[in-house]
Amino acid sequence: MTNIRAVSKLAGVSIATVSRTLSTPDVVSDKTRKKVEQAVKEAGYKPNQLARNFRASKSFAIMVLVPNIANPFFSRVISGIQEAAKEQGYSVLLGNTRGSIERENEYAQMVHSYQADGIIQLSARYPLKEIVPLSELPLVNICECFEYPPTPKIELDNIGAARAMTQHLISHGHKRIAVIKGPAENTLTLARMKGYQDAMQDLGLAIDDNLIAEGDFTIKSGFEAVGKLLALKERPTALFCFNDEMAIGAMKGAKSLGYQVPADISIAGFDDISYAYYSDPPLTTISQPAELFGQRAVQLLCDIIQGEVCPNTRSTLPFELVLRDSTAKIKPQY
Amino acid sequence: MTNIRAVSKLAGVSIATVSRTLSTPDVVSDKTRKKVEQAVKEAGYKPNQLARNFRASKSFAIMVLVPNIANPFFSRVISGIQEAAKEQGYSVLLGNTRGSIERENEYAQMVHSYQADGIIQLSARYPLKEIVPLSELPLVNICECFEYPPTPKIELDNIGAARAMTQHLISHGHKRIAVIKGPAENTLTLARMKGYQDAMQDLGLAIDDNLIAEGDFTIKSGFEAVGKLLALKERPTALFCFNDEMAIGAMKGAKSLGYQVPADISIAGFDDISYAYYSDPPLTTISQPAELFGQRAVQLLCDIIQGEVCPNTRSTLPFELVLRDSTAKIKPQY
DNA sequence: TATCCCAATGTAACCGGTTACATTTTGTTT
DNA sequence: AAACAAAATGTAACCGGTTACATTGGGATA
Repeated sequence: MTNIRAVSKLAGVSIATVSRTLSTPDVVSDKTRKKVEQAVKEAGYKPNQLARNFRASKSFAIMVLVPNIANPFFSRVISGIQEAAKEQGYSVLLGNTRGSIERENEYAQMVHSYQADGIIQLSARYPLKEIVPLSELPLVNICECFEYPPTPKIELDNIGAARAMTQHLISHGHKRIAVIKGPAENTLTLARMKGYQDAMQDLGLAIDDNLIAEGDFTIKSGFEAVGKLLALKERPTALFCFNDEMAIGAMKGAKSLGYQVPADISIAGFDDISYAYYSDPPLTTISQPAELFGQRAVQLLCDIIQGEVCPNTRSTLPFELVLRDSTAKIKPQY
Repeated sequence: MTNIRAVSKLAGVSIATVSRTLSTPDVVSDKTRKKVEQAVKEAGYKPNQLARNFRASKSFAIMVLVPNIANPFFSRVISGIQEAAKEQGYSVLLGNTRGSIERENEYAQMVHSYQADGIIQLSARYPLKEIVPLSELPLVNICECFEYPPTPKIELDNIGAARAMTQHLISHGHKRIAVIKGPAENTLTLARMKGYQDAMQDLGLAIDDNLIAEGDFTIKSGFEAVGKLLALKERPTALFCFNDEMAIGAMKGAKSLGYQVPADISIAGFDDISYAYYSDPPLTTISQPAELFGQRAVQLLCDIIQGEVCPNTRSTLPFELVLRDSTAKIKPQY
């Protein structure tokens, strides 16, 4: 095992000089630098990052808490996180929590044992049992955010996006617009419901509670929910699902019940996952800048780790309404 | 910052005793153990893992090299890895390589700077420029495997699976069975082609090179390839795609050209991703034990890290043929 | 040539644990 | 009570870097 002492011996200098050559080469004379570099090469020396990190009391790692990496939207966010982290010299530790509070807590604790320098939480829950100050738990909350305790967060304009989608459907003549939302208390559900309600009320349309179904963001729940909605006496002519998975499930459900999309019912999603474009018909949806979420989160987290005070920063990223073939003008009633 | 010395002072014992209480409690007397535990609680002491790891020259982290985390099959594998790693006291470092040799190399180097104890490679490429012995680069190669240098690997029975799928199609009367394979030199492509060819030859069917199209495992490539196949004078009656994404793309392509699935053409995939069940029609495919891949890989890697000699182990995991509605008996020709 | 200054380099403490070895305490046997 | 073994605990070195501070060396200036 070649360590810094071996290199220093080989180069005929002190270990301090070797260290300086590697971390602050400009304070070393040209002659010495060359000697050291030669010795480093000769010895095949790679600094022990474990020792460096230990000395610096930093792990240079970011813990990413994600409910489910299999979710295609989350994987894009993580991809963005990794890319940005690499640029900043950080590595990415995976914390696939599968929604478990215990797992979240365990992974978050790793900051306290110096295994991670900070956390990016993709879920609307503070991941520790006790609330500790930001300086003790550098944390950035993105995508799906909690309000208390106040924490730097990056969100989509969910209200605006849901309003835009609802307006799109209304503009195509739809009045009975159903919704498959997420779990009732979910923050995404609440924001998107508000956008839906705002749009409906703005345009003087009544909100029929029978048209609001609850899903859990899985394909299956969309499949099941659409069945109930289409069994209503007064059927909806449009359906806004709060994510693409549920929309894909709903589309399949509607088709299997003999309805045509969009002729009989328009269906819209949210997220613009890659399957949205390839569904049959291609899904109208809201596109989110997933990779950008990751990049911004890393930037913000690095600031916090460096001790910059940005408590309770909240930024909002823009959405894009992606119109495809799963939504259309309402069928004229004869 | 409470360290072990603070705790030892509080408990009125030496730091060695504190250390022993935490790592080998059985060699400490009951009375002392209680004193120390009390002090630990009182001080809110959490051992500094950075220091432990440094002392042990181990990071207790596994680097996972994956070409693309957004791939739903890979995310299931990673999920399995994480679960097993957690049990063994390892954390998971993400190495999303996006197919770049440089990135693979960079991430793999982290083993040499002690930032990871070993690597799980999900891609068929040795990730370092120079070949080093297993003891210097504990590596397990899974799912998509390379032959040289010899390395412990865990694979699916790709040949058998492709043979089974081909036999399934043949048994339904298909003779002109097209394939959308992956990139030509890809090891999965080669193995699955072999299974396809074996089955065809076993049953005395000719292999028409015109029916072999090349894709790159993306939805888009499946969409494009199916167009060419259906433009042939002698059209295939069945199509075996080497993954589900391409099958989903092909299905969309076939439908958009006016063909019905499976009435006009049977389409099969490989992997059984969650969208396979919800495609229209549901996709016949091969199911792989993705999480099991991850678990086995972690187990094997831990053995290697612990210095157990298992060079060139090769294990094969079983597949399952999942029959759904995208494949059917050949349409009788009038 | 003596003096001073600054750049270059060296020495050694330090980070927070683990553990080999030394020492003390406890318990057992005669 | 003495002698001894075994168990419990303490002391201090060590892991491999970084960095404060000390020292050296060379050039500029008087």
